[in-house]
Amino acid sequence: MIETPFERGAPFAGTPSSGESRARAAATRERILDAAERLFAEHGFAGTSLRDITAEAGVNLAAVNYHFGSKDELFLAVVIRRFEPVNRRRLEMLEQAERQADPPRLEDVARAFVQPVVEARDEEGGWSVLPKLMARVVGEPGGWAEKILPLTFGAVAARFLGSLERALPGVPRADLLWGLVFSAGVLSHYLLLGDLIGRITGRWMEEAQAAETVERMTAYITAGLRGLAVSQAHGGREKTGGKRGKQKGKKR
Amino acid sequence: MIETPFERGAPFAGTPSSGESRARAAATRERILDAAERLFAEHGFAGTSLRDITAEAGVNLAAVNYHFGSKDELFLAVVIRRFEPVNRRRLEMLEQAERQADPPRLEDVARAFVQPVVEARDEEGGWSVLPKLMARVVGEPGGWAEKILPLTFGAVAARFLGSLERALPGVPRADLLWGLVFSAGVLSHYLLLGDLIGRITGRWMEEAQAAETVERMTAYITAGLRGLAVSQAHGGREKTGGKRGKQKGKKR
DNA sequence: ACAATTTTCAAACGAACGTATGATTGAAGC
DNA sequence: GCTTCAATCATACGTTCGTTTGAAAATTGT
Repeated sequence: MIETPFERGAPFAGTPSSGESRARAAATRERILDAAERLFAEHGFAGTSLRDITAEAGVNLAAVNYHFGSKDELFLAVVIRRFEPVNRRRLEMLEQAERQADPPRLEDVARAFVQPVVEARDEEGGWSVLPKLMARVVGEPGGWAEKILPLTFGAVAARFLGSLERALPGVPRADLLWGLVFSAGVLSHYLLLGDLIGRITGRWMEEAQAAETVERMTAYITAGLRGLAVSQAHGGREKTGGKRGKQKGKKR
Repeated sequence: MIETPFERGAPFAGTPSSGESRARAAATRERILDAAERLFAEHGFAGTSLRDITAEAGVNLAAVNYHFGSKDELFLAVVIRRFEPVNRRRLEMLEQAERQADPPRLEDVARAFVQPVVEARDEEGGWSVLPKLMARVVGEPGGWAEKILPLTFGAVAARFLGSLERALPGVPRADLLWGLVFSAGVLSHYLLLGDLIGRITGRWMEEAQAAETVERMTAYITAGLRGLAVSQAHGGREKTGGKRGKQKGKKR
């Protein structure tokens, strides 16, 4: 049996069919993953302890090591479990945008990027903590972004870049990459600060407002990408192969 | 003598003039603040221990409690010490933009927002970790954003909103606030991911590229704000006073 | 020179951490 | 029914954490 890098106890094709024991194990794993997702979204990786997670999941502390191997592998499992469907939905919307127009309309590309995250739901249909978790991953210290983003976003980024190239012909790919990073920044900041800003402005996240928010971000991102494209057409070309500046501080 | 909330040992007006002892204490505080800034920027609040900081500063572990009171107060001191001059520079550039045109040009407002952060330097004139620290603060779990942003950014935000109102007349203030949040997101993501993306695209941060980056972000933000303004002029008005959706997970 | 104060130091405390382990319980296989 | 295996449990380990404390050193004030 081949073990995935993060679900050690999980049975696979070729093992005996599931019985009560395996159903129980699967239920334990789900509870751990659900609790970990909520707590990692709220408190980050270092701010969440395994005791917090297992207390909220109602399972034994050692269950994390039994099923996932380590805290690191649990975190990775949480992220991959939940990012994958959102990114799949992103690609579906992108493909729909590409079928509807050639090249695709920039606002449709932007909406494909934004909407599946803003409208992510948990399994009961309620608001998910997933957007906050996704937003937080980028800021996690300790090299998590470098490990997770290529894994969970690399292929998606490549597809979006392809669409942007067709929607904004002549713009260098590096600029489009920056445009995608800026767009991700718009989304992330909204997800991290949406609650705080919502309380300040007296507006709360509701389903109706989710749609408005998607449109608001889509408008900003679409115009921003066009503005970037125009400015790069008028401005000087970028230099290549520069040396990196010195960085201080040690890696943990 | 009135103690500030974070520098307990610091002498103030009315105390005896500085002597060697106080110069030594001031040097100790600076070393702690410098080391803490680098480590908090790289590893975040929870991922940085006091032992890390005091080892890098070359001081005794207890010095943190003696001079700052606690780890929380040290973090707050680091943030306020370094954000304030950057925000002051932002306001200077904003005032210059307002003097040059009435209403101010949107790209000048955007540049005033972005440039002081991107071009922040440490005291030796080298690249600062300050941008990364500023970017990271928003993502810090544990209520840091709610505590820090009003303190370090509230007045600055109000001034920028005022300029945006004049540069984009007729746009509701709440939309301008979202626009500012999106703009901050563009900046933050660049600061957090700039190294990673730079390595991917083969371009590194150099001074020449800092200026290009400022222009690139300025172009994106300027166009994005206009796009947002236009879309709100065409789209439906926002509802007010909606109920907040349910949120899961407990506060730590 | 001495007392008082400030600053720094080494060490310790209680709490919490992630990981590991042997024991126990429950389920599967014969 | 018994053996084997999987899953869960209580407990413990070594390490690390932030904070505190009494002692020592340095500085200031008289």
